[in-house]
Amino acid sequence: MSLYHPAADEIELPAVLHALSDPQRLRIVRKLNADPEPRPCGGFDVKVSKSTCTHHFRVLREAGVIEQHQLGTARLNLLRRADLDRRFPGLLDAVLESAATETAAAV
Amino acid sequence: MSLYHPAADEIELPAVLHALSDPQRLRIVRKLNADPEPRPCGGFDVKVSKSTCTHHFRVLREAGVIEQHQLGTARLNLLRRADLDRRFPGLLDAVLESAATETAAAV
DNA sequence: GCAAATGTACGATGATCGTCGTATAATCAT
DNA sequence: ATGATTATACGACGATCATCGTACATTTGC
Repeated sequence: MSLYHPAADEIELPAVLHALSDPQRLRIVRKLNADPEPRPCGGFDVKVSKSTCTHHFRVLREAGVIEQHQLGTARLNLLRRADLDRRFPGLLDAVLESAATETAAAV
Repeated sequence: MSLYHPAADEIELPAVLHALSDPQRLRIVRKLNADPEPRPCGGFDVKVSKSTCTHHFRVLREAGVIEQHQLGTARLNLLRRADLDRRFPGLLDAVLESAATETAAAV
């Protein structure tokens, strides 16, 4: 089972925005950005079931936001920052900073 | 019938990203940005029915992306640039530039 | 007053979404 | 081998979405 990843040039803006428009997925991406080491799916404080988690990681991967690599039973997740920055310069940072200020304002 | 608009501080990131994740709505926002004059709903080259158009404008308005003001039978649409820039600095521009490069790449 | 123009309201429809539970596969440690 | 760990697959559920057509409301112009 090989994991589908869109090529860098195939990443589409609506798909990326949709992937980032879910709070759970946004939380995942923020964590992945704050701590850029490859991280298994379990290493996120997401408050949904495992199945739902799998779903969210797939949405992020198929949109081109993250990369997933199998390592034993674990699946390591990695932000595709370089690809995203090349394709949509400034977008990821703008979203991440927006998420940070929103959290700050809410707390 | 008064039109609901979220206050600037109530604009939420997931709602904005979701609003911008639809190609039709993204086209509307791009037009509104390129030509910042208030513009009735009919003044957009969107390829969907009138009812669908009404729906998209409502999604954009309720997310806080646009402002709508009734003027006779027409409803004037306006980008809430100042509010968006204050709440989520750089986000709107990043999305708009991403949309522009994506279009350029596709053509 | 009447017709045209602008846009909404109200369903309806098929698609997608986010969520879950259970069952299953694959690896690792003992 | 056994058991624990990690994560998927599959099917299901209710909710939301994008779309449409038809009917209606309001204003504008003659």
